[in-house]
Amino acid sequence: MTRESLTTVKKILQQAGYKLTPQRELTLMTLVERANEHLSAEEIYVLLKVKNPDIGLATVYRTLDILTELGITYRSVFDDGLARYDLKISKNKHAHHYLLCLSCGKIETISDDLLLNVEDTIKQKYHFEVLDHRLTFYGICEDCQKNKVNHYE
Amino acid sequence: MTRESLTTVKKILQQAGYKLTPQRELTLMTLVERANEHLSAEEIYVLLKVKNPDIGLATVYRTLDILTELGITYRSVFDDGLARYDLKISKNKHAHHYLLCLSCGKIETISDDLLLNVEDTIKQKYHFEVLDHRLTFYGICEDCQKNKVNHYE
DNA sequence: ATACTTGCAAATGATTTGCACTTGC
DNA sequence: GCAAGTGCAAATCATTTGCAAGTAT
Repeated sequence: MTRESLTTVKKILQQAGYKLTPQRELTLMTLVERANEHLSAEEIYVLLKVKNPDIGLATVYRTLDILTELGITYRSVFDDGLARYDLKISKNKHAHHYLLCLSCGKIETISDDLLLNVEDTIKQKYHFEVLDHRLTFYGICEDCQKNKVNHYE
Repeated sequence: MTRESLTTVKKILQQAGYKLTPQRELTLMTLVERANEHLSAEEIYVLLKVKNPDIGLATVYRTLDILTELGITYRSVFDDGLARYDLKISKNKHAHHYLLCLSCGKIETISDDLLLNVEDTIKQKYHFEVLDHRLTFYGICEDCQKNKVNHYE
């Protein structure tokens, strides 16, 4: 998702019958600025609050619901039970691979599509039609290995 | 996890300094009976309630926390935000692969370890030390494909 | 003009916690 | 006997919803 495609996304919203309110524009802009940061609704709310103190948390939830429904964002629930939202990157439909560091908590996205062979196996062996996937690796990131500041063990 | 290993698990509990209460025994037995059903705390609570009406939901949560801390169960949060618990299958440490049907909601576990090559790639390319992983495929299961009862589309 | 949106506050649902009572070791 | 464990009710935290007032088209 590039800055240029913001206009496209706005059109998608309007064509689906949604109004283009300042709150929705601001949310989209913030998501573009903070791409790949896996922000929670609360975190997005705080960022929006800085730019427009009158925004409400419920509106943020409602906007993120719409964006997810329209396929503009992805919603992922990690093991802390919090939903996190990311812009869908149109060029790379299956980029839902995460490296979650058990020491510092950082969540990194990797864009390689590593599972094409695996999806074929699933289809053949289980006759399951794969539409999407989510893959998370739990471990220790490079920084924490170097720093030996491992809060996990 | 087999029925025989129940005794082993009880020993692990006790060696960790936890008392072997009827509530904890009953929870373990139920988890063995219902292996691979991805039960939520609430669902487990209902099952236990049948056998012992005096059990409390908070105790179920506390027991599941302990079991997860000791590595006896796994805790997975799917996109509905509910935590679900499964016995760890010692013979197959990396069996966290799920097929989640978007039509009927069924969650199937597959035991193949499909990601050994992928984990090697992660280590080499990102210098990330992989300790565990979770992989979920979203799609349409065989039954729903046959029945054409697809509530998703 | 009016149907869609908003912010707020109250409701919900899963999970956690405080506490007085009970029990395994 | 006593620290650890329990059930219950109240508290918490993320998310949702009802509603009167506001706004994009």
